[in-house]
Amino acid sequence: MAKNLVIVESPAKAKTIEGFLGKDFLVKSSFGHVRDLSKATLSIDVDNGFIPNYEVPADKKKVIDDLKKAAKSAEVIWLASDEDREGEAIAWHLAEALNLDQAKTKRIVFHEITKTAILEAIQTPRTIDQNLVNAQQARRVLDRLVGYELSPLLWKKVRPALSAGRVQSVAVRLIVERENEIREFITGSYFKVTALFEVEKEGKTHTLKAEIPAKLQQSEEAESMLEKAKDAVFTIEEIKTVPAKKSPSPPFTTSTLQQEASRKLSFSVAKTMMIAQQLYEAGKITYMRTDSVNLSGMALSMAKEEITRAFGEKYVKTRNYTTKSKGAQEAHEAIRPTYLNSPEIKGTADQRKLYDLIWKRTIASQMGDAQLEKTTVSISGTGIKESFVATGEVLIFDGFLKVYLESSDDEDDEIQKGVLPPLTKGMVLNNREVLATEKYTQHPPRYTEASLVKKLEELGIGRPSTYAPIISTIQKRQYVVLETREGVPRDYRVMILKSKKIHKEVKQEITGYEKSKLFPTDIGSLVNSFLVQYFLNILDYNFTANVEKKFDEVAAGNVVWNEMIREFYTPFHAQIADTQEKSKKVSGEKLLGLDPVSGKNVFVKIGRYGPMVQIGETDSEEKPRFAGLLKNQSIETITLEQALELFSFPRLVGVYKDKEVTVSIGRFGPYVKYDGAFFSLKKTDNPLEVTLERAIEVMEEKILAEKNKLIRDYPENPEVRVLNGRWGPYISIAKANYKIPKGVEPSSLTLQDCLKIAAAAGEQEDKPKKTRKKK
DNA sequence: CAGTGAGCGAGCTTCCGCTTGACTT
Repeated sequence: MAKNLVIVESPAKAKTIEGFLGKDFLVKSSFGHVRDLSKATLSIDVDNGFIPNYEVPADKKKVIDDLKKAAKSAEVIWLASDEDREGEAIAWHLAEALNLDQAKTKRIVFHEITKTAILEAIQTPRTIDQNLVNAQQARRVLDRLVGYELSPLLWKKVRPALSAGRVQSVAVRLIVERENEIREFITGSYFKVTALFEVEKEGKTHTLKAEIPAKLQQSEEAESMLEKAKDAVFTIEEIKTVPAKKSPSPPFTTSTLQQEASRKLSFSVAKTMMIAQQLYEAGKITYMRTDSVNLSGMALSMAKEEITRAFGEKYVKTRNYTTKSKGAQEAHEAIRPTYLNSPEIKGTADQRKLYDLIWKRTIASQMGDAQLEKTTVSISGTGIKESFVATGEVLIFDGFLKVYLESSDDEDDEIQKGVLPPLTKGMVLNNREVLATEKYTQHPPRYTEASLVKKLEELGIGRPSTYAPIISTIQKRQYVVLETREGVPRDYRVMILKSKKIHKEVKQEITGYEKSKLFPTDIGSLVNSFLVQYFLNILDYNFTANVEKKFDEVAAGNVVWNEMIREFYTPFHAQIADTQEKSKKVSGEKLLGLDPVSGKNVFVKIGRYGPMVQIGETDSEEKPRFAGLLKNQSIETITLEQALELFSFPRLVGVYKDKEVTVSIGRFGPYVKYDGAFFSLKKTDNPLEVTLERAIEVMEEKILAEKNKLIRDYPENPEVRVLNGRWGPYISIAKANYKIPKGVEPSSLTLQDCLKIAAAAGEQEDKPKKTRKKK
């Protein structure tokens, strides 16, 4: 048995390190945290110093048993979890849960996974930093108190099974408030004037595009400018050339990787993390959950070597970046390729794409600035007050641009950038045409997954390991939805001056197209307004940043953790109790108007089953009528007319083969009913407008799918069938379903094969699965 | 590429951060 046991957080890291340390060292992994507050109850003794009640979760019991065994036979146990608040706490929980002998236990940290760094760490062990551990306990306890006292309040005052927390509630608030801004935004229009000139030089004709920088508010202004341009003589008034430079972006952190993979590769945040994890486990990249932009000395020298080899020495410029994000803990390096001399790797297409991005970003970060020359040309026209401006850019030295350029979120329409034709001051230009185009002001953009992560990071909310889960949590709770919405056509006016004639046109563009954006739901808006009304202090965008400062004080040993928590909890708990007592149950009820048929009030509100319309009063003698809102409707935007339409279900759409075809709304959304059978409508179908033709199409589609569903059946045992399902082929026996092993052709399965697979799966059933704990 | 097509009830639900599998009907 090895004399030394090293415990790290990640198994992939353990594997690498074991290679460095030799036979005397056994390296194992804790798989993250090993203890936590019990989930079933608050698990904090609020009356006695907020003592936490920790337990080893069911899925960690095996890890602990395993580590205990290894620790028993080791002479020294090295706790090598990350050097941040959570890592320190993991080391402490390990010492506690494993019952480690203090004399045999050493705490070490390292920032890069290299042999030298690790051997150095072994030479300089320390003890567990209890202040840092206490800062983590304060963080953990505060989050539990906030989450487990706010959520039950929502169950009472809004709807069961909702949730609130320090992080998720702020994420939802950002999305709700952005949507409110968009709803209140008033679109304006203005005119932009551009001109095309011709430049004759050495027998060749070049085109020069220039614009008036100002926005013209009225179409009359634009038209009069075009009138004046009819007979104007255009001359180059001034040419200004200034040098400029562009610098590369720092290497990737989790958040910037998620943003760039979203912009350049259209990956979701979750997909990026999944593929990065695969690359990490294959040893291709360093750790993917990090907030640091720092590269190790070894990485820097590898980068230098690779840049020299690939592009030449003059492209090298090694740099040290410092993090700007709030609350960064920098326990790891930036995300970079393990071997910078491998620009390409083997793997799936997605793995190669993400790796390529990481390689380029890392290499570019150590390359020289791009040197540019920016030229601005002013062109005056006789009789026209404003000057036209043309800009051009010449690349003197490409530097890092040879490899990589960061994308930007806002796709501003750029005017001509590039090489300008040869021009001289005083030159008279031939005007080919002048164009006045109507443009519209734009509302602030909705968040994408990645831009939300960026915003949260700016606010210091959430950690690299939680950005992806936050996005999935707020969707799972149905506070927000990720949606792509089609745009609608919009007219815009254009005036063209050509050959001394002004020609007017109305053209169309598509506006409002939203690709994979986050929209708040009605319940999301309602919960947010409740929380903002009663708990603005928690929903404050600076709440996290402020408590982080206090955690830092705890870590520095200046503040006692449970006193800090008491100071927070006493007023917070009073606030909970007060709201419990004083606030009414909220439903977001809104009066839309009167029903012209019955003369009764029409309300929209959130009911037990979601947003709905109600005709008549709740406490009236005659029961009110109810109807659920459709998927794309919201109580914020629905009109009285749309609300009343919802009462037209079930709607007869026609008669098919002597039987009625109706459309209705059920528990699981809109459906077609025909001859006692049900057929779900697609998301894109509007149940109010579905025609008989479309209904028949939907029915036929389903019948066809049913037909394709059966891969094989067995006359000797009709209970056994091989079927096509949502996740691919499977075996169905009586009511139970079974997975088909990999590499087996479903249509080749015999009855015996199926029964064997079922029997084998049955045995597995007895294995200890998720044991549901009581208490 | 599934399949389900209401409506009392009693009892359940929930946080954030660390880390990977297990296991999919």
